[in-house]
Amino acid sequence: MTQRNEQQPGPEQPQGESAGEDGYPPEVADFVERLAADLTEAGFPRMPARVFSCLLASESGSLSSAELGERLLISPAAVSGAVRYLSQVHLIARERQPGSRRERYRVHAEVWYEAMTNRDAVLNRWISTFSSGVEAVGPESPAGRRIAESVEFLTFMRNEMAALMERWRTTRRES
Amino acid sequence: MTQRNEQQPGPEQPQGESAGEDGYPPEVADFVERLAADLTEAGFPRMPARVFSCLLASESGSLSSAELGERLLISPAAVSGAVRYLSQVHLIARERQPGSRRERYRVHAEVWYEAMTNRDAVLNRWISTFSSGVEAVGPESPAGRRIAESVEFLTFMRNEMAALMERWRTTRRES
DNA sequence: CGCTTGTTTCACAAATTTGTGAAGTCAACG
DNA sequence: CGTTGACTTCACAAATTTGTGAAACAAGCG
Repeated sequence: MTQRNEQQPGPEQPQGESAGEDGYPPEVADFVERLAADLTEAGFPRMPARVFSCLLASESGSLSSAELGERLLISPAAVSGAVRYLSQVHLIARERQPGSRRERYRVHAEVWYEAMTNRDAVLNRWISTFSSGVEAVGPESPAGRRIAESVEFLTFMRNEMAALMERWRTTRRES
Repeated sequence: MTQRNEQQPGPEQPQGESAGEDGYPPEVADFVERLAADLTEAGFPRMPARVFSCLLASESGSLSSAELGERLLISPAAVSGAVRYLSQVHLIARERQPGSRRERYRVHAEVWYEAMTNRDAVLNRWISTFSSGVEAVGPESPAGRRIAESVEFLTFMRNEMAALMERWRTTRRES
């Protein structure tokens, strides 16, 4: 049987999306699923990964809940859960068009910058945990020195990453 | 200062093994669990996270399967699964002492360097996936440009991280 | 050689996670 | 104001993951 994706032939045309977007060709779907698989393997929850990938591969970078459900063949509830997760970790923004009930979800223009900023919060938490560990085992013990080195490494990383992201940003801007 | 190592002390049999095993005070157990929780939250499987944390907090940086089970109150099977995972991702090394059946699991001396090297492999995979995505959506489309930028970012990161790790290593060595 | 002990494997039970249908909520439109 | 349609929440079913006991396996030791 033909594996064409179900295009809901509703009376309302999905507007807001550029004209070429109406299709969702299999190659794109393949890419979306492959990327989602990579992300999932890295510890990302499945549905958020799929939704994120789908948004990234969309023309305008933003889709409505209905469009997402249509492309990914998932229920509105699944979309809802996924977008809630994604906006909590600041990977997407929700935007409401004034005269419409349709909410649109958009990948942040500087996704990577955002993602890295999130990591920064995690890093700080780890630094705190490791620091408490140094005290717990005693700073003068071998374990204490080992854990203290971890604190140093993480601090190093946090600082360098901040610098790195700044560098990326300016490089981007001038291109 | 007879801070006894995790070394098997002799023919004595550990009876009534509990969390309060000497050489493993509650503060340390707390740290281990807290760190494991942080790692788990970051997508790390639970048992590997606990085992890794426990090794990191141990005096010698290496423990036997029995010792791990004792400290973490888990079955040999759970230890086995966790250490297999950890050695697959190159976070620990297994070492066999010549005259003993006891295998010891050791956190790599340069854990962080190792961890980052792993990330490098993941990065490459992502770069490959994103690259295929550019073709899938068409390089000239907005989506194509968005995904191409991701490829650039990931490549940037891969290169910079390599440089960064080298810098960390030399900084370490000279201290 | 076989016993003894530490480790791995296997099958299964428990717990957690995932995704769905259906009811509920809210706001734009007639 | 009531209707309508888009999104959310809730309770539950399915699927996956986790960890265990028990049996199998291997290697030192008597």
